[in-house]
Amino acid sequence: MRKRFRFVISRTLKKALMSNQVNIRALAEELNLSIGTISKALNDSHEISAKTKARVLDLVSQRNYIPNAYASNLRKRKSNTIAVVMPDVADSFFSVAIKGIEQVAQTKGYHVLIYLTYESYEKEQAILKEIISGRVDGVLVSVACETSGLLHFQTVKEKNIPIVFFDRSVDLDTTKIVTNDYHSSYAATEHLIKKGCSNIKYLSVSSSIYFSINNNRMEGCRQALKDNNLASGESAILQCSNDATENYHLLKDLLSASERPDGLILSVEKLILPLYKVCDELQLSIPDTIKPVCFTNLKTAPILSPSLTTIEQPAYEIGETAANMLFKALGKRPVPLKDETIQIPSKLIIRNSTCREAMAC
Amino acid sequence: MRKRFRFVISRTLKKALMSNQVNIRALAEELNLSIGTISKALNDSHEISAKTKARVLDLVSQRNYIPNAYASNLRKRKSNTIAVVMPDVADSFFSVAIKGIEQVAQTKGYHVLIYLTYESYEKEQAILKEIISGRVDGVLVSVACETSGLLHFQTVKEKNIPIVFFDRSVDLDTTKIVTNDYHSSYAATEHLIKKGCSNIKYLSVSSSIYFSINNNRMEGCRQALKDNNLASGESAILQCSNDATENYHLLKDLLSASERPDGLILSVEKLILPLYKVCDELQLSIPDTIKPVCFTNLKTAPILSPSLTTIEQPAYEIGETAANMLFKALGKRPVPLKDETIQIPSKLIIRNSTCREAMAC
DNA sequence: CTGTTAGCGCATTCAC
DNA sequence: GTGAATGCGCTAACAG
Repeated sequence: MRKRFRFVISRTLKKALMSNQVNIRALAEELNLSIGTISKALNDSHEISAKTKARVLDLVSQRNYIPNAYASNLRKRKSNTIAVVMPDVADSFFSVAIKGIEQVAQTKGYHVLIYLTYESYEKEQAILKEIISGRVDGVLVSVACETSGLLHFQTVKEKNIPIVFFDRSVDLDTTKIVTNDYHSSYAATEHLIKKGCSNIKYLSVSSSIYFSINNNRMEGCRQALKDNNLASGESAILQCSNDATENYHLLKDLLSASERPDGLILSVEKLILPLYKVCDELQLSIPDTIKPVCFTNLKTAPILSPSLTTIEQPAYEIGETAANMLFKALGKRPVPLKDETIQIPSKLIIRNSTCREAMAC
Repeated sequence: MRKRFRFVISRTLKKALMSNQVNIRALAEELNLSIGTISKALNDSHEISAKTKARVLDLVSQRNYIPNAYASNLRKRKSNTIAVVMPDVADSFFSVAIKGIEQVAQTKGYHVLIYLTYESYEKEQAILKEIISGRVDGVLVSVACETSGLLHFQTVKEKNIPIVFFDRSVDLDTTKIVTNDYHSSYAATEHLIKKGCSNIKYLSVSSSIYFSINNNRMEGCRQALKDNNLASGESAILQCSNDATENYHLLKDLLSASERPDGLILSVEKLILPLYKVCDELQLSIPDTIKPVCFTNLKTAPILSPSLTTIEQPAYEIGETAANMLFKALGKRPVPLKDETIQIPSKLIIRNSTCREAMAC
């Protein structure tokens, strides 16, 4: 007769059984096989006979058995989980980006933990600290506005947890996925020039993390102006703030002036609302009198104005690419993350129609 | 001299050390304390002296040590993680809802796994199967459109994993968090009547999961019409489709007819675009000729039209409440989830301004 | 107050 | 082809 002393029911096991938790041990007992055999059968090891595998899989589906992820992760030193750390999600860009990430993760059999920093440096630090608990195999980060250091990222790297930045990054030696802000801004400016604009203004915003992004966009605009022999100095830049009301006044002054611009590059989408308000009040027609181009991902932009030209960031592709790069670094032949910046092109969407286009909302 | 045989360095440990992983054992060795003592110190047990705790915490912060989450989860049979299963996230409602969820989870010290079903029944089943791997302590679900069964949810319940539905639910004995569609639709209809509308139409959509939601909205509208002695039969309903172009034609017919409606209840936000297109083409003024009220969470709705009255679902509150209910069921004194449906009121936002309101975008 | 012991559920190495 | 033994890193019950 078979030895059965291993199967003396302990208190904890009893508790487990009561809470309906099937474990590998219960299966082994029921099939009169050893735990090791079940494990191998489940992992489709070649050293288990087809017959035994079938028996095991049968019971597994009968009992709705799923191996305990934590036990397995602990043993294998791999969690099949990644973390996504981002400032927010109630925002078109990030919600689409996470969709791209989730999609890739799903096909690769990975789980996605989501953490929001709400633009706070402290929260970001706290989150990254949690991350080195072995909970995840890798991290995707879009840096918070308030972040002013990179030690917390460094620590993660030192623990050998691959980290990839998307959209907003810091100066860490790893892979970053961004948009080609310079080029799209250049293209947008040229588009305005071709449309006949001769007095183009770039509406800038300032914020530490947006520094390089805004800078690239600004430089693209400037270079295009320069290449076309238009004023490209400080006069071509209007520094906006983070406050909508303040921006409203800035724009009102700008558009009430005698030398009113005829073309605008809006560096962020929050400038749309004040602009439209001012244009309404001053009875300025868009796009007849003022032609704006806006960096935005608002799905409703075309409704807003059937002629608002936009530069749409490839949010989905950025998420997708970031995830793919990370998974390369997590493969069974891990490819170390190079210190490179991958640019995904934005789309300049020119809208001239005078009637609203029918499109899924 | 202290016994040290327990600290013979094994191959795996060596590997661990090489990959920069500090574990509780290394700390114990370094401080000449037992593993148990370290563990207790870390968990701030009252049976450890302040001095020892300080020594431990010192070394911990020096080494950047974070306890391995999986080992801890395995032992404690608790993961401090919840899963959120939803159809999509690149959508205003769900992205705001997840924000509410994440916010609550963060304050309670929980981690959030996110899974998207893309409205697919199979994906939803596969995801819920993964969920019973012990990976999470509880689940929040918003059901996919294509879902036509509830066995996969039942299985989760049977494994004693609490499950709370938000927004879209199925007939399972558990807590559901929804909006008061009936009442807000009733209120919206009454609003239109007060504004002088006498020919109100409800623009309906059909889809299995939306059945009850759409039904509630429709009934609310009908009852309001009835209570005000207006036609509330089939003639008050226009059945729309999922196709934007088709809806465009339906609306064009509707608004070209001699008995043109003067008030509309749009049951979903994707009807806005065709409506605006048709109104543009037919030169019908909103809100002078046609007064629409739309169920939507588009942040850009007020830009779209400064006079579009909307019914905004309390996405954040729904997420927040769902998470709170779940965490109650996960507390140390678990409160079993009652079979109840909690309604969070929508907001009817009436916009009459003729100029665009300045607001943060 | 601190140490020892015994697992959590699973995967893997080595016997047989 | 299968089984026994060991341990992943940590917690908890008990002993001293």
